[in-house]
Amino acid sequence: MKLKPVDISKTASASSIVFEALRKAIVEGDLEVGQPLRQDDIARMFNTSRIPVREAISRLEEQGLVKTQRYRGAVVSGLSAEEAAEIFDLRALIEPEIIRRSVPLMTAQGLRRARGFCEDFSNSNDPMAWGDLNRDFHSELYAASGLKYHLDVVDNAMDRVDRYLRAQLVLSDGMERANREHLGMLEACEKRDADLAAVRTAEHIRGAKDSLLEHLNELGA
Amino acid sequence: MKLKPVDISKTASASSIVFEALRKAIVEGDLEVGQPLRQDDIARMFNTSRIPVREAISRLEEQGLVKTQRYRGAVVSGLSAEEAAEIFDLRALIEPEIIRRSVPLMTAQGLRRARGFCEDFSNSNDPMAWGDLNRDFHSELYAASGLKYHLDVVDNAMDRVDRYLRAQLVLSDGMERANREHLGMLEACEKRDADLAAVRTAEHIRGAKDSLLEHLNELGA
DNA sequence: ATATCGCATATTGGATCCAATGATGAAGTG
DNA sequence: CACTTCATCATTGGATCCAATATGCGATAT
Repeated sequence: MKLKPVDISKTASASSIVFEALRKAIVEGDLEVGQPLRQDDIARMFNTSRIPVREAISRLEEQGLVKTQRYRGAVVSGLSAEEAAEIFDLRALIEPEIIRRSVPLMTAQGLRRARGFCEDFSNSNDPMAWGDLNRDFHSELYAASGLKYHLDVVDNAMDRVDRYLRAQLVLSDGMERANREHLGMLEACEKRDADLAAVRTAEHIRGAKDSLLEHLNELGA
Repeated sequence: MKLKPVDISKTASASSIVFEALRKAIVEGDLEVGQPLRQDDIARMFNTSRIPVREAISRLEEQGLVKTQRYRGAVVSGLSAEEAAEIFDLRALIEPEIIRRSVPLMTAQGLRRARGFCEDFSNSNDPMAWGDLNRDFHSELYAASGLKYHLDVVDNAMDRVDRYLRAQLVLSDGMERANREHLGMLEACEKRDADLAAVRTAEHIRGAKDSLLEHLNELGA
């Protein structure tokens, strides 16, 4: 008898499913900033009651993705230019350090996967996929560090600016430059030059920040 | 007619009250690591139903303060030595940058308040108060930066290691050295030397980390 | 004696119901 | 016509109830 072992205790609860779905929708910009989240509507969409929905919303609020006012409900929270800039600053502080500590631990497989994401990224013509591949690439490079807490913090930071990042990739030469900078980061990692990888990561993030801030007015945030 | 304006929309809901109470109890170590959180018991303690309790627990999990398993409930989560070390590393990365950007914006009042916390800290003989005053001092120095997102991240990091920090302050010369280093940080701020303040903050945090790790075995984590 | 099965109990996840509050709009008043 | 008032409705927060799962103990078979 051969059965693939599945940890049933980790099967998702209704509230987790709702949480993940809402998180994804907010992060990717499918839900507009300021849009109210009606518990009843969401509950109907997922064929469940409002209880799991409320739990999901309270978790989203804890992550800063929505803002709720008592008896008035939750709305998708956006970012001012200053707040977005601050989050990029934090990323520019943390991510270089993560990659510095990651480089010595990277495996050949990991580097291959990263290169794969990088190539997919540059070959893809689907703007919707860019955001995902961009994150996959970054995550792959950081994963070897084993710095779980750092990665959590970065994940939340990425979540908050993700929708703006996507918009920025589409604008002007965002995509082209991101790809060039990714190759630079990857090259440094392959050369096992941790400091260079860190420097290039910092430049990459600061570049994205500057480019985003230039366009944030046009994006109307 | 003079009435102090109170924003009623911000009055706490039951779930917020439970959340804050549990958070405080966990952070300060009143609830032991691994201890299960029974929804019924907590609901009775707060004279409420399990609904707000469940919301509070799900928020605590989102903050990483508890771990839940489906149908098995939540337990207070602890840290391995490696995890604690990682969190201190992150603090040592972020907090110096915060204080560097805070120093030019600090007001005389802010510096006075910081000095007040520092003095209270050194004068207090109550180990239970040390943890609070330590945090008050750090928060005061960071507040002027206006870096809300950075402060959120640091707050969560502090929450996670708070109980270990408190234990470490009590041990050996932890308290004495913390006080000496606080004075050094404060002095740098008063001299408006942002770089020096940053360096001293980094040293302070790394020192706390090293001291903590030395004793973590004795603390049995 | 030990291991396994099965039932009773404890506990959590979710559904439904009720209460409290905010929004909306129509009617009345100056 | 603008402004207030008040009733109605929509929506959220919380309580109670039910279902699903885990845990613990005792009976039973080997």
